[in-house]
Amino acid sequence: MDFRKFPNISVDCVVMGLDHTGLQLLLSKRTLHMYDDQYPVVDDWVLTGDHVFKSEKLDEAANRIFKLLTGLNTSYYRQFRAFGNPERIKNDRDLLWVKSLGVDTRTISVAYYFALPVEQVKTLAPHSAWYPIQDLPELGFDHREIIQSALLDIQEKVMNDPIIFEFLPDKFTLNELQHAYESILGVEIDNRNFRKKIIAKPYIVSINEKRIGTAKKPANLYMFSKDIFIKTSDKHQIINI
Amino acid sequence: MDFRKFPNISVDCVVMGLDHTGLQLLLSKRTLHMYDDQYPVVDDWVLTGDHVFKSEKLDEAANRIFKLLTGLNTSYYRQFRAFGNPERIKNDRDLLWVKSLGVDTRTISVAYYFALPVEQVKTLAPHSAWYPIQDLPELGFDHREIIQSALLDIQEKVMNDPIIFEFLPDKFTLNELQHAYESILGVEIDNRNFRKKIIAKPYIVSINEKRIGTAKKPANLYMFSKDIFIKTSDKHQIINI
DNA sequence: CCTATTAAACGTACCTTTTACGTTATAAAA
DNA sequence: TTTTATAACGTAAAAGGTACGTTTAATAGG
Repeated sequence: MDFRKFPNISVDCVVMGLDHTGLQLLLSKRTLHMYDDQYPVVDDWVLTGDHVFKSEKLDEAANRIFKLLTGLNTSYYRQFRAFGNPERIKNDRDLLWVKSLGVDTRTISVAYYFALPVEQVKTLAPHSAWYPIQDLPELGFDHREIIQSALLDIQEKVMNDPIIFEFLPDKFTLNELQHAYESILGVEIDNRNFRKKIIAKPYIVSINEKRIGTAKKPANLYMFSKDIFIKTSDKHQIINI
Repeated sequence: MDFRKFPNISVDCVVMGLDHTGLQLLLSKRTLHMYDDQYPVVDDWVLTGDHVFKSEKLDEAANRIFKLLTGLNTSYYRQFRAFGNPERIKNDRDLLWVKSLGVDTRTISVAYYFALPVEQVKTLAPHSAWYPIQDLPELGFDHREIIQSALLDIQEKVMNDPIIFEFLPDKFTLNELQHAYESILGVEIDNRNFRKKIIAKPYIVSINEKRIGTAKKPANLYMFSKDIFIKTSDKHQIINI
């Protein structure tokens, strides 16, 4: 294993988590002191990333970063874009930061996103925190653009593939599923029609349990069966324009 | 402008063309002679690609390659994946080839595809040729995997976005549109239902012209109006699972 | 000139899904 | 026991998809 890093190839991870308040992103605090300990020259937030080892795959680099950040080995993930414009790293803070790391100022970053329920992350890495996607802090590099691109990509995936379940625990209520769609797609859905549509799917399996601990009528729990989904998806009706 | 190239960052272009026989790919012949002029040590086909200039954007590199290949300045294109496994370049032919170019054996390749009608390419670059996607020649590197990945991505795009029209001339018949869908998605479509569905779209505009020079009844020509599409697409019906 | 041929174009009945709502059930809290 | 809010069920109309049969119009060949 060659642990030297490429100075010009990095991986950035957009870790997307869902909880009852909506879609959250897991960000890392970036702080750099030069002159004194009180006023850092760099003090903002970034997507968690790292340069790629000489002997690891891109996917492996992404999962290594994800594990350092969340302590988790597995989650749904997808490489969605590479960012490599020459002026990606141009403002003073970013240049100072890059020089302090000893890597190149022209770096190609391969971007991944990860999708999971926020509650699944038990041990957060130091200097990292969840932020609601509608209320992000000051971000370094072109990371706001990368986040926007990740959001568009996962929205498209959520609309056409059974990816929404990656954001939910194994057992979920119909309303939790609806709120997941509403948070991620940014739409409102009629609850009665939504239930009807979802219950009709063979791969949404009702289990004999209720969501307890709520103030009102307990809701039935359901599970998503990937096996049944694969076996029953004809994917007719393929032209949706 | 800095014309030095990154030795470890390249761009590969999957140029997809459609004609009446189906989907075609534009490939480049790769030949390397070492010992004599008769038996080349490398003699196969590859996707057209190049290493990225130090001062150009990834998109610019892709379009530079596309222009060299086809003579065209514009076409629909999309960056769909980066390929960067350490063992991407491992067999003897690929290693010989890479060494002859003086670039690194571990290279991250950012892959783009382009979509256009075959007829639009008037001047083909030397040592390049169209190949039907079902009948590709021997390919170098991991280019068969890149092509497969490009095909899956564009199929998904064709199903959910008005991308099919990129493969057709401005004016097309309904049957040409149907055959485009059938070639790219690999499905059979009922002609009568297809016509009904397409004609009902406000952005498919009937023009008062016929496709002439055919042996049978001349077909009416239609155009796709991007303006009308954008203005009329509610994109309701967003959950397609 | 007439007929055969075939792509192009039109039509219809039926089924499924979506949409826009109104209504009922149930558990906990007041 | 009543109130309250979520959960769950229901219905009619509209829209869209499916599976076919039929008609039209141009050329080619006798």
